[in-house]
Amino acid sequence: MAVQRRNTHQRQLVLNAVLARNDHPSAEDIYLDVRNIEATISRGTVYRNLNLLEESGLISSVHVPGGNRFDWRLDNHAHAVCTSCGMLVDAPMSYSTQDDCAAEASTGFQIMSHTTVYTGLCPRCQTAQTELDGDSSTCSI
Amino acid sequence: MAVQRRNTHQRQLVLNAVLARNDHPSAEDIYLDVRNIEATISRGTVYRNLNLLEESGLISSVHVPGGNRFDWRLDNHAHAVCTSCGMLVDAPMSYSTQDDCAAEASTGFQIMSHTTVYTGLCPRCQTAQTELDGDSSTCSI
DNA sequence: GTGTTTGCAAACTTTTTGCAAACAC
DNA sequence: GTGTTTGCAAAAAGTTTGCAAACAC
Repeated sequence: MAVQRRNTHQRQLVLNAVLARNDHPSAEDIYLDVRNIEATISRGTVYRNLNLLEESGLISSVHVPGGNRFDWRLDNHAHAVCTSCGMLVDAPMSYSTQDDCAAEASTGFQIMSHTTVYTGLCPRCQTAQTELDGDSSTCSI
Repeated sequence: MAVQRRNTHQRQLVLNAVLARNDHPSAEDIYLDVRNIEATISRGTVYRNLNLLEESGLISSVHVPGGNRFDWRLDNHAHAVCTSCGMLVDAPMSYSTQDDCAAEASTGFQIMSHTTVYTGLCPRCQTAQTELDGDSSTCSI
């Protein structure tokens, strides 16, 4: 039997904070946001609620270097992360559940889903980098 | 100018330890392996060398929940990770650099590569799980 | 009233770093 | 000899957890 979940003020604030952001915030980001509304909330509560909300399927998360990042989107979609500043954006690439089945067949794992993370430089860090190194794009247009 | 790299005994041992394993070891795994040969090596040295070897393009790594895992394979390939025990295996799925260019076009990032991680239960944990819950595969055959 | 949740603090895991001594070149 | 690398220890970053008080139902 599933554990009974209660609607606490803090839980609602954490959920609202995730829903209010489009930039894939970290747990710390959410903690800081919620603390502006409820000054006495603790990091522990934020972490616990982020995990519970994800288990409940109300939010999702992406694991990238630097920590877990949260997302109000529930559909499977890819992300791009900047190696320089950590900026994380949605990458509108197609998601195929057939890939999951193919991976299931080839690995013997029972695959639930997959996540694709594109790694590179965000526009701002590209500019900063280009001024030092020159352009090094790998994709011709 | 690039930094001059020296061939130290410890660096060679760390590289050899990665090359010797097929199970995508963690930094701690490598530390323990190398310590069997060079008892006085420190974790700091292992971490530093794993990072340097990756920068040098001699090894690669996969970032998964639980930490960084290392791989002697240098070609881009997908992985499957077990949510229960953390087992990490290669997933022989096709890798398309065209996806990188598509993501570059849609995000504005300068994409270097992408990593795909399939998430699910490894065969062993499936068996353990099925005994409790019954089969819950999502892929029909 | 019962059982979940909170805030706090401590602990934990993984990784990085400052420093003086040791080493590679 | 010069500059990199090492071992050590401390610290950092991110996250989890034990506990008693507070709260939701």
